[in-house]
Amino acid sequence: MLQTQAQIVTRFAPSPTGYLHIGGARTALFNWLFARGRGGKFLLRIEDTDRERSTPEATEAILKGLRWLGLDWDGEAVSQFERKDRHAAVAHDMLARGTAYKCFSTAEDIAAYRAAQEAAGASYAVFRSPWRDADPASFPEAPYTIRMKAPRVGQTIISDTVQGKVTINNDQLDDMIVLRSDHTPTYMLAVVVDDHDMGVTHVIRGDDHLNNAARQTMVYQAMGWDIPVWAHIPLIHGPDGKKLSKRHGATAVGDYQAQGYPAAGMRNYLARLGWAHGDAELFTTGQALEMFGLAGIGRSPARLDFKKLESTCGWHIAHADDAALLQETAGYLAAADLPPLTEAQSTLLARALYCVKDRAKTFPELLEKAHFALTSRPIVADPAAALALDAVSRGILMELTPRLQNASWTKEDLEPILKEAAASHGLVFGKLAAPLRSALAGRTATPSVYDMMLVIGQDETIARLSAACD
RNA sequence: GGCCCGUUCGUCUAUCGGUUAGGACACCAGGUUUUCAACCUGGUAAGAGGGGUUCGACUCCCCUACGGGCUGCCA
Repeated sequence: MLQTQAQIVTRFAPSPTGYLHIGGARTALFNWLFARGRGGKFLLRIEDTDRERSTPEATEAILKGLRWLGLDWDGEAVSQFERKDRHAAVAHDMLARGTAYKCFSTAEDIAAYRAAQEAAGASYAVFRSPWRDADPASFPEAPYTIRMKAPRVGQTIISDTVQGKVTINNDQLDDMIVLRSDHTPTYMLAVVVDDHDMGVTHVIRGDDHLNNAARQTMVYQAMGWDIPVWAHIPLIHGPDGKKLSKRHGATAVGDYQAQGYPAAGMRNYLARLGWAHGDAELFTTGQALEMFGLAGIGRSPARLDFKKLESTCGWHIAHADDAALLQETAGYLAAADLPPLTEAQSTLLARALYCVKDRAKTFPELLEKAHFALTSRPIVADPAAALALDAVSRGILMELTPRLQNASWTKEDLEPILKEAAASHGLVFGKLAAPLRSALAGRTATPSVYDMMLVIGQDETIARLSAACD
């Protein structure tokens, strides 16, 4: 096997300030697909340098979301905060190289600077630190930040796989702070150092970072490090085209699990949001791994469409392996904080799957369709179903019941018995099916009566029919 | 305000200068059917607007409009 190409390394780097939202999940999926599909590594880094907003609960929620989606990462999740000494060392290295400088300006100084600029007519001004070229002899005994000594003329060009060549004029960029006055690193520094140290070759992330890529490029250059391949993907918007927020309802991946969407369906749907491979719409994760590539990523933001998500999920439930479906149903119930199925119910559900799995788009729907199998006597008919159980129907059911005693309980055997029962009363089969449905399930919408009888079995069928005739 | 990015059916998208602009979801109609689904067949529906370049633009360039992002000692 020829291995001339260096191994691909991608990463997902969420900040633990909340749950894993759907946009982050897609970013993680793209990184995962790209790395896993090419024998590369997919790493996870928690960007927890903001101590005020980062919480262990959020980290746990993110890991949980990724696990549910089946996006496994290589090695341990890296805590960015724990690497702060390394980041600080790099900041000082930059100082030594002359690509960074100590800045003694305070937050008040900066605010005053901006106010003065605005008063002078500028609508907005990037801060120009007076300490950039100051004589070290003039340095006060005071806290300082370390700022990047960014070039003020010329341009920085980002070669982005998705966005193409993006040129930013350097006068747009300020001397960003890389080390805060409390000696903790900022994101701009930490992200570059970590990506470099972790050997990340491809940075696939939201295009809200596109401008940041220019500033980060300067850090790479200042340190003489190789710049990774950039791939800035468009954000996901809500159904109304606005930036995704809580206002749009479910934005946390945990919500989707609790609502009963299968993980495979989520992966499929999310993969198609902003990425396409010809007309491929429905595919397994294995197929996605083979097809996925950066070239298929689009440049415009996508909106969430729950109908399509449902449709996609329906296909995945219908095509899922029964054992996996059973297991994921249990996972759904736990996530939704619902009581688990009893062992008997699980067995019945397993037997019912063949006639309900291609009718359900979500797990609650699957359970609803399998209600006839999961419920137990007494069967209480809902109002609409009760109408079908009139005196005449009950009479027919009563005649029918003894004949079922000797049936061999296959569809082939049952069919003539039911057909004949209907015919002997001059009824089309449909007229008999309605009361049967009512007696067996208590509902008007169910799987076929034959399927229900086969699933619940001979004894239970006869018991339900008898009960309905009392 | 400045800078950056984007704009094909309602939605997700295909198209990499020459197509009756294709597919999927949704929707509508029909079929199948013991109900509900599922399924099958068909249909409605799109290049934001304006200028160029070109024999020929959805595709390349410019302007406008609209949407989004960045502009923090947040990430």
